[in-house]
Amino acid sequence: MSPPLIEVYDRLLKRYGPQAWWPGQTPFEVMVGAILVQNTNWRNVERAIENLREEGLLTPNALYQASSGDLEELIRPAGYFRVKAKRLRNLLTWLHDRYDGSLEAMFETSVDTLREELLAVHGIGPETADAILLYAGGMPVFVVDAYAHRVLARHGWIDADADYYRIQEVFVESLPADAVMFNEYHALLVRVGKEHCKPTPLCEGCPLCELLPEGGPLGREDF
DNA sequence: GACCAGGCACATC
DNA sequence: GATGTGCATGGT
Repeated sequence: MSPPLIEVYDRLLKRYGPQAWWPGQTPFEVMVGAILVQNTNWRNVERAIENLREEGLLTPNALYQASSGDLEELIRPAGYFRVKAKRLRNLLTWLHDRYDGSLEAMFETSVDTLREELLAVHGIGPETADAILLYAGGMPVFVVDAYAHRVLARHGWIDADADYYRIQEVFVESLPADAVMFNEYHALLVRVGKEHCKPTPLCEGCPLCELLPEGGPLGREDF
C-alpha cells in the first residue's frame, strides 16, 4: 500500500505554511550551496557563502578563476573544505567547458540529459544533482534527502533500508510533476524532520503520527 | 565530550 | 552487491 503523500503534504503545508526555499539569492548561489550543504548544517554553509560573496566570487566566471587555496579557506566553515573545494572546481570546470559558464545554456538542456551530465561530475551524487535541477533550474524533480528518508521510514511508509531512487519513486508515483510543489514538499519534510521527527526523542508532537491508525511511529527506533 | 548536520567516493570483503 | 570509512566545521 502506498503512503498517503498527498495528505502528508496538505498537513505539513497547513501546519507550517510555505517555506520559501531554497535559501539562495541566485541559481548559481543555489548550485554552490547544494555542494556545500552535503552532510552539513545549513548555518555553516551560510558562513561559507557569505565569505564567497564578500570576495565577489558568487558568479561562475569569478569562482572558476579563484585559486584552490583561496577557495578552501573561504569555504572552511562549511566543513569537509578540501573535498568540497575540489567538488566545486569540478562543477565549475564542467560548467565552463560544457556551457561556457552559462547557467541559461545549461538549463536549456533536457532534464534527463542534464541530470546525467551532473552525475558525471565527480562529487555530485543524486541528491546534489536533483537539488540543482529543482532549486536552481526550476525543473520538476523530487529531491530526496536524509529527512525524507527518516520521516517516511519513521512512520512506516517506506522500508528503513530503501535507497535514494526507491524513495524518489514513491513520491513521483503519488504526486503530479509540479516543480513548485516538489520544492515546497522537500522543504516541509526538512522542517518537520528538524522540529519533530528527530533521531531522539522519537516524534515528539509530530503532526504526521496523527495520520497513523496506531497514533504513533511505526519505524525502527533508529529512524 | 558526545552527538548531530539538505552526501559522496572509495576500499574492502 | 553490501558494508564500512574518510572527509571537518560549528551548534546543542
